[in-house]
Amino acid sequence: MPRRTLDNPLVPAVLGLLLEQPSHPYQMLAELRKRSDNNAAALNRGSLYNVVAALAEAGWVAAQGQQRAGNRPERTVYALTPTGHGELVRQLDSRIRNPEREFSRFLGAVTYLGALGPGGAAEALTERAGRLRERTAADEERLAEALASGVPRLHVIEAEYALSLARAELAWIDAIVDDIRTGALEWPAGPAGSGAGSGAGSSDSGPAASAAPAESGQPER
Amino acid sequence: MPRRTLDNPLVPAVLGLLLEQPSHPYQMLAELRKRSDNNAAALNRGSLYNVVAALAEAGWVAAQGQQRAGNRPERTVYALTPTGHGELVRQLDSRIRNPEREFSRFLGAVTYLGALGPGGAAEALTERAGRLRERTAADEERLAEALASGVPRLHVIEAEYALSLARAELAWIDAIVDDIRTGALEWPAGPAGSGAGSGAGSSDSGPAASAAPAESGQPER
DNA sequence: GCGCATATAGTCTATTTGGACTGTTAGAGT
DNA sequence: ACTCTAACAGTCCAAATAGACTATATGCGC
Repeated sequence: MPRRTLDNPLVPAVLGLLLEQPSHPYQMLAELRKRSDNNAAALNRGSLYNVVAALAEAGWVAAQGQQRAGNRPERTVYALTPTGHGELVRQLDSRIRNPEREFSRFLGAVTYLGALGPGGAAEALTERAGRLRERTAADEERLAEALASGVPRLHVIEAEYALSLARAELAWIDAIVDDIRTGALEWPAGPAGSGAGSGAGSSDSGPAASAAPAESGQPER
Repeated sequence: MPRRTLDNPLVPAVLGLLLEQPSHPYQMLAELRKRSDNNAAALNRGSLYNVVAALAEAGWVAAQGQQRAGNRPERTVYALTPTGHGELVRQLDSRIRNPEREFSRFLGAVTYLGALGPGGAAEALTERAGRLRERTAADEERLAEALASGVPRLHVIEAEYALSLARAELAWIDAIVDDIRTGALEWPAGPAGSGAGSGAGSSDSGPAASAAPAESGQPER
């Protein structure tokens, strides 16, 4: 029994999909998964059903009744209500108007970049740049293909946006790596800003500091 | 009784703080709040205590015993263990190396920009740009002041990074607004890519479509 | 024609989160 | 000296999430 999850990254995505055509949750999931890769929000079954239920409770979407095809488990098909359409517009508008501070794992990590030491930091950043460059190139290609095949540009602007940011990140990383290598970015030793080297971690050392920096392949999870 | 929240935006932040000096949760909270404004992660009491407990259970941090100053409620002071230091390095390294797709509310909204109609979209984007520009200018100033007052650049790179991205976003928004105004960005009518105007929302209309786009001041929450 | 892998659809529950609630104490105002 | 407020420090619980689990139905290989 959900209550009101009406502020949630999935909400605009669900409403947006229903704007195109009525659908049942499982189908939305599949559709969103397919479009994903930069699209919105981490996707999860439980969450989706939850959100849809909340949306239905709030009257933003309405069940159009059960269907059963072939004879799979019953699927409840939902459609956008006028209220829902209004709310979608309201939410989109609001989310666009107010820039919110967004936090990324990368931003969180960069904050403590110092702990890696100049060598370790440069190395890790360089690897990120490499991977990012590959991914970005692939995304660019996909975008170009989509446009070439007649998809209207409006329907892929989110990809354009993501690409812009990715390029900016790349440029930034390259610049920082350069500054580390040339010494333009100084590396104050030890923990805080205080010069006193109170503890752990020999003042800097070459590449990786103490503990081996993981298998550096997969994410840590 | 927490289990293992060891992958969590707060984790690097907490470990990073303890790298500077031992501290108790409430203090970390205050410190993180102060540094916030672009720093890492949404901050919340419950979550923080939870994370610290998990960290302690895992042996990444260790309680240094109770203290009571003046005579406030007891505060348990935690310090980073060698294991914790190693894990911090490992996590930072991993988060930097692997670029992950990050989802922002803005990205999610832009995906369905079409629903606002060209007028509504241009207007909303313009307002965002304005606010973003203000905020960015303020951030730039703060950054400059910090550097001028002797804070080592390494300790404010996350601000540099955030600024780079903000500037890129601004440039993108400006370009898109332009393309909308000049008509370079075409606006296919109706729901999906299908030309058929099946339903709600008169094909475009001026500024805001149906329902009034909120009090457009505060976030919707 | 029979079993097995996979796709379909959904439910259920253990972690996590956010934020309300509790209680203390130092300091400001009167 | 006495009350009142704001800062301090934490606990606790309802709401939300992620993802494991259930169950049927195709369709493929053998």
